[in-house]
Amino acid sequence: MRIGELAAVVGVTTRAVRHYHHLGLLPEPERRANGYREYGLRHAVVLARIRRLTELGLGLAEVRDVLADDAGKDLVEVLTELDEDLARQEAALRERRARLRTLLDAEGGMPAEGPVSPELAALFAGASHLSDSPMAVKDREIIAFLETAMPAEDRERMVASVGEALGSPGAVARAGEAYALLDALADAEPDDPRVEEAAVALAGCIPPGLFPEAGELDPDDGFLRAFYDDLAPAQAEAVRRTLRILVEERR
Amino acid sequence: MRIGELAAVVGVTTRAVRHYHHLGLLPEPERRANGYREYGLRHAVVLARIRRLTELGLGLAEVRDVLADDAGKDLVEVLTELDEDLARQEAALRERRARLRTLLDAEGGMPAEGPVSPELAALFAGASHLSDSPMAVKDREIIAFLETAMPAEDRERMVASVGEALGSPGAVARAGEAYALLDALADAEPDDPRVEEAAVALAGCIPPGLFPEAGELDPDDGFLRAFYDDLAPAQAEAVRRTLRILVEERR
DNA sequence: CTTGACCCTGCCGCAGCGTCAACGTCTTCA
DNA sequence: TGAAGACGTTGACGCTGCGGCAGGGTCAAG
Repeated sequence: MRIGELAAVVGVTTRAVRHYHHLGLLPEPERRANGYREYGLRHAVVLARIRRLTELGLGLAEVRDVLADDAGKDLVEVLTELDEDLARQEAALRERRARLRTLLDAEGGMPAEGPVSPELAALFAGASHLSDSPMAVKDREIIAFLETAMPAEDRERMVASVGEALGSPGAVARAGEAYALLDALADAEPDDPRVEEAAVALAGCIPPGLFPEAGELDPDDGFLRAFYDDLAPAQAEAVRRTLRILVEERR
Repeated sequence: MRIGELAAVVGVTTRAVRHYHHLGLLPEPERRANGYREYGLRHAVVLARIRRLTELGLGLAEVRDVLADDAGKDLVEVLTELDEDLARQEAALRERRARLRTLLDAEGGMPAEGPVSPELAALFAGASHLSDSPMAVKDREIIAFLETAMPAEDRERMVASVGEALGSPGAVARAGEAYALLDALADAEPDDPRVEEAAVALAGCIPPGLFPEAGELDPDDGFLRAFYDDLAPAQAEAVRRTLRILVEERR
C-alpha cells in the first residue's frame, strides 16, 4: 500500500500518518525506489490501534507509551486515569451548560448590561423598577464586577444579600435617593457640604448582611483608588466617607 | 492599579492580561512615566466580562465580537450556538466514557492483544477456549483491524456475526482446524497441494452472514496485497483461493 | 548598595494536525 | 509524445490560549 491507500483504509489523512511517523508512533516502512513509502498490514494494524486510542481521548504521547510497553498493564492504568479525567471534563461541561441556560433564560431583560453572572442577571432582570440614573447603572456594574472579583465562597451570600435588598421596596427606594444625591455631585467640589449627606444616605443603603467585609477594608486601598478614579472627585469623596462610616460602624 | 493588582483582583495572570491587550480584547490603558500600565475600574470591569465569557467556553475571537457590538443581540445568538456546541461535546464525552468503561470491564482477559473495540474485546475475552496458534492470533488481529477499517454502518452486523461464530462450538472447532492447516503452510511452496485443502477449510469457516461483501471483493485488491505480504507465500495463496471460493459462492 | 518584588518586550513551546509551497512520479488520454 | 491530473516527497507556518523564559528596567525597604 502507499500512504494514501493506508490512510483511506483506516480513515485518517495522509498528513496524520506522516505526523505519527514524525512522532515515532508508527514505524517508517520501507521505501520503494522512487522514495514512496510502502506499507504492509502491520502498519495498518498499528495505525488502527493509534486511531482507536486517540478516539478514546488519549494524547499521542500516551499512545506512544501504551504501544511501547506491550505489557498491557500500563494501559489499564492510563485508561483509568483517563476516565477520571473525562469525568471531570463532563462535570465541568454540565456546569457551564447550566450557567449558560440560566443566563439565556434571563437574557431578554438586559441586553445592554452585558454578560453578568447568571444569578445576578436573573435578579436584575426580575427587578424592572430599578433606577436608570448614571450612578445606578454604575452601581450595578460595580456589583457585577465585585461578584466576579470576590472569592468564590463569599459569592453566594453576596448574591443572596442583593436579592434581599431588591426584594424590599424600602431598600430600593433608599438606594434610589442615594443615587440621586450622588448624581448631583457630578460637577461639585470635594468639599461640597452635600458630600457628607450623600455618604450618609449611601451608608444607610448597605445593611450589615451585605458587604460585611467592609469592616476590614482600607478606604485608601489600591483597588479602591482605581474605583475612585472612575468617579467625579466629589462622588469619590462621598464614597470614601461612606466606607469610613461603614468601617466605624462595624468595628 | 498596575497590572499585577488588576490581574489579582479579577483572578487571572498578568500574562493573560497582556495577551488580551495583544488581541485587542482589552484596551491598553495609559502608561506611567516609567512605562507601567495604569489601570482603572473600567479595565477591571471589561476584564471581568472577558473572564466570564471565556469561562462559559467562548473563544477569545467570539469574546471580541460580543464586546464589539454592544447591541447584546449577537450575544444571545452566540450563546445559543455555544450551547449547541457544548451539547455535542457532552454527548461525545459520554460516548467515549461508555466505550472506555466497556473496554475497562473486559480488559483483564487479554492484556497482550492490545486495545480493541470494546465490543470485540468483550467477545474475545469471554471466549477463553480460542486457539493460540500464530494464525489464530493473526486472524484476531485482522478481525480487529477490519472492524475499525470498515464503514460504521456494517460494524454492528459484523461484530454480531463474530459473536455468533464464537458462540458456536462447531464453528470454533472448524476454525481451529483451518488455522492448523494454514500454520502448516508456513514453510511450504505456493503450489503445495495442501494449499487447496486449507483454502476449502477456511472458506467453510465463513458463513454467508459473516463478511457478505466478500462477493464484491477483488482478491487482488491493493489492500489485500498488503495483507498477503504479511503471510508466508503459501499461506497468502491459500487466502487468495479462499476469497475466490467466496466470490464464486456468492455471485 | 543590595536585595527582592514588581514591571517591560518579545519569542518559543504545547497538541494535533491543516494547509500551503515547491517539487518529483506515475498513469492516462488525445 | 506530450500534457494533464492524481498521487507522492520534505519542510515550514498556522491555529488556541496562554506558560515560561530571556534580558532587561523600576522602585521601596533594609
